[in-house]
Amino acid sequence: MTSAESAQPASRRIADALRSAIESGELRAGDKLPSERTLAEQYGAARNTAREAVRLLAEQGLVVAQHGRGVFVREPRRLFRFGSDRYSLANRATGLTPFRLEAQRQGKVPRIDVPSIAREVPPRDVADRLEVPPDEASVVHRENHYFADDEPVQIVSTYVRWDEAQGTLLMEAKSGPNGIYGRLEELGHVMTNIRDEIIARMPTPHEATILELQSGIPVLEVLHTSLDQDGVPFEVSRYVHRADLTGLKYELPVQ
Amino acid sequence: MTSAESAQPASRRIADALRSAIESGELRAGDKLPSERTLAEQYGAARNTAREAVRLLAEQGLVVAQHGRGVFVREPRRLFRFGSDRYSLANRATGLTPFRLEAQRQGKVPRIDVPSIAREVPPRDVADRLEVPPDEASVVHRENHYFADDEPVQIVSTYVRWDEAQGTLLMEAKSGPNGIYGRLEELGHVMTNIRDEIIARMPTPHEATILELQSGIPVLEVLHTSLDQDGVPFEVSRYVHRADLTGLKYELPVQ
DNA sequence: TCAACCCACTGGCTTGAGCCAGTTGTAAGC
DNA sequence: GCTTACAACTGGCTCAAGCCAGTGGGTTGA
Repeated sequence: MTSAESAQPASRRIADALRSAIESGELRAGDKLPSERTLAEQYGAARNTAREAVRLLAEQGLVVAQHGRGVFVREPRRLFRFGSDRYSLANRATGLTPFRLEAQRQGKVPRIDVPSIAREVPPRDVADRLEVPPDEASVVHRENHYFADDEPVQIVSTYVRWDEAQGTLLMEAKSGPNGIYGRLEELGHVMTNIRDEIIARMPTPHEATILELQSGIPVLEVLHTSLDQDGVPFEVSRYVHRADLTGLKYELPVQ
Repeated sequence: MTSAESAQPASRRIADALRSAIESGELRAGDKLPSERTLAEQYGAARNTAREAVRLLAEQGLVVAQHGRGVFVREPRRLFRFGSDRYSLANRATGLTPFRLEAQRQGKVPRIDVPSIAREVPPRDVADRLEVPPDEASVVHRENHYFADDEPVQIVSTYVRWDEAQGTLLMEAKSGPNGIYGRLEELGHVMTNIRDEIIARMPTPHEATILELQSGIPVLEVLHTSLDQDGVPFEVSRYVHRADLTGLKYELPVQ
């Protein structure tokens, strides 16, 4: 044992061995790893140490543990891509919302839950972008959960101005033809420019529950602002995507 | 103890208690958590159980452990924003590369390491986008590490065609005025459109080392393609960003 | 034939113990 | 006043043991 190798903790050495087995193709997607007890024996370590090694790999998103069954190399998942053309007027002609359109393209069955629609005090970042007061119930918050083939894909919180939404279909789960953008257009807001601000982070426990996220999978958070023909922001949405199922794509001219 | 509460493992209960202490402001950014041994005593659990609770929070990116010092609530970091205007010709006039420009805007000192420039066989995804053969050494790969105030921010792998780069400054660390885009323009490629494909994932151990990433911080991976006036892809770059320091912003018209 | 049951396997969680390795303040010695 | 040394903290890592809870194959019995 060289000093460089022994400098590493045993759990790390076991994890590295498994990682290279996966990367070399010795263990393939869907394959079952040796059980914790077997690994412990193989490497002359305690079960907790082998367990720690597996946890490291799970944290890196390489493997998934299934209670009672075993630990499996994660299958690379087909990505649900969201292109910057998802808001384009051409797509609007289909009468489908961006999510339904993308689901259809990929041959998946979309489902949209609307757990709540309520007048609320906006979060700070939303208030800033929608240009409404941050300290009063100035917005309507529509929370949607999106599923593809009954698998949760994203959580979307949409915010529009309360004074505009009041008494319209924007307060209803079924918002009418072309969804909320149809209603907002009737209110005089033609979507002309969009601004998407993107970060990645680990999910909150609440998000992990809704999105059925296993350990080692981050979320992509997109804070979207729609601007109308006068440059007025009229809708802000926060998209929280499962990062293992979702990718974003932006195509744009260089001015 | 209600059945709902007792259904949760002890480590989870401790973690939840700490999480709500943080969210309620009882524990603020930079504050030190009770030590593992103290937590164990407070909650009547073994040290390993308290330790597991802290690990859960670290995995969620809420806290950072420092050997010998304690566990601290993570400070929200100022984001290094990369806007979609980073490639714009207006910025080109400054003679600075996008990274140097963004660093300057935020009053940080940029540093760029160029650990390697070499002719290589391209990765599959790069070959597809650059429209070069995936099975021969058809590209030049420039690997750069970017630092702001000596803190690593991103790893960038840039790929250009070998037959174009051969014998030019594209093979050198110092690629001349306006960086590689200046040279590529001399080769007849005016950047006209860009395509950015974005995913989030956990870092590989190698990336975690270079980017000095602690547990619970994902990376943002951007696969960027530059298209010239004829729609020909002439450069592909893979950006691997620290997600705790980096955000992306895209502003575009809806066509 | 089929359902019910059981048992051996899997990971999930906790305990309590011990040693190591950074960090930091304090006391001792120069 | 300064440096050195120590001691008391911190987290890092491992061990051995035990019990629980899902899973799935095989056996048993109707």
